[in-house]
Amino acid sequence: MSLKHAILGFLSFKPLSGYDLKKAFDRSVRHFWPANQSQIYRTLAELEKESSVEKEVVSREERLDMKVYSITESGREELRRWLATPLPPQDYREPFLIQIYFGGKLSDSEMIGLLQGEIRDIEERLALYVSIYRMNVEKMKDADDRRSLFLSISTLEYGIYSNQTALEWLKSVAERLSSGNFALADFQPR
Amino acid sequence: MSLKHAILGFLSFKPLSGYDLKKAFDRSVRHFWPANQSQIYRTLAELEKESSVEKEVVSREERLDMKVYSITESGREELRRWLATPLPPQDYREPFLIQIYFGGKLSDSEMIGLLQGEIRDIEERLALYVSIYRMNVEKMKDADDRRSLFLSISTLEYGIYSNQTALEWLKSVAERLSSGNFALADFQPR
DNA sequence: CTGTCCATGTAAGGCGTTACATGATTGT
DNA sequence: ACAATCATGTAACGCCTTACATGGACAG
Repeated sequence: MSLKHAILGFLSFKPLSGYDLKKAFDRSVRHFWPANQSQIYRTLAELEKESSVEKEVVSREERLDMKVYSITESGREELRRWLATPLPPQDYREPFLIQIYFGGKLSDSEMIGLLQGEIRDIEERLALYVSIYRMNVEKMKDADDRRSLFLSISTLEYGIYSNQTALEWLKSVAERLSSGNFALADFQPR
Repeated sequence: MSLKHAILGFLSFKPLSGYDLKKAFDRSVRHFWPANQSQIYRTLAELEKESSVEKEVVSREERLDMKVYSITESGREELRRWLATPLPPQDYREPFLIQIYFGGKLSDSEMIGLLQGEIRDIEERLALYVSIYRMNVEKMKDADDRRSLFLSISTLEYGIYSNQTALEWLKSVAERLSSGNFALADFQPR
């Protein structure tokens, strides 16, 4: 369960409340691991039961209590263990590819509309990733732990490359559909 | 719910049993929409309740009954409607990127081991995709509905491109880690 | 005679989403 | 006055996975 370990990852830097964690996710890993609020609170409760985290209730005069979670020593061990353990091959679900797979049922204009919608979405996402990426690369210039930062930022690099690839492919499918030239790329086996 | 529509997609070609459908998934779309057996049977029951499919019980002397499902006219309409409807942007979860994001906690050799494991997995998958792809491209040569086939096969083309991209990126991260040169790509905003 | 294929299902559990509920503080 | 932010949670539902259950036919 990666959410558990992502939470431990954030707590390994410093203690945080559930609310803080939600912000941390939204600011960093939401592109490859979105987490919603209620899930974070439930998972924190589980982590506490497993003694991977400890809760400290902070009473603030007049304001609601805040619960700050810290990672325990056994939580750190569990995090390290998980980080170093290869994951089994994952299943992916891409509903858009289902639409294309059965796209023969649609007219050219319907299909091209679908493709263009997806192209727009990806272009937007790409612009967003590039801007976040550039900000992060700036931050890295005067940082002490450049290696850790490099690894974190490289996940964005991946997001950019993979979306660029998807974009090019979508455009080429749209072009081939419009032109009626159903040529397929020629991949060589190795 | 894409599983529903993928099932309708297959049934739009010809009537199939639950068992046949499982095989159809495994032979074609499992790379972007794996479906397991119990889920298919449950979803068929739902589709029947919604009158998108009809069941015919085929009694075969001596052997167990077989239930063959056909798509109804309203099922066809529902399929067409769904196929032509743009999907909302999807959430993706890639646990491997979580491992890299928090990779600062690991040593170089641990991290490189992780990367190499992933590289091997992707190389395998790529070889598999390329071989399936080439078989499909052959089949397309003497087919009548080349447009439909082009769209179906293009999803494999996407699988190959995206895995090639992932592979190159993984290799370059591994190289930069080994060399200690934490340079990041220079993407230009547009 | 063991395993694989054909063929259908049920049950329980896990992870994630959506909606609901509460309430103070700060900014426009 | 109204919205946004801070802050915590519960309840219900949806989709998917894993394991279990059954049983005939056929191949090595």
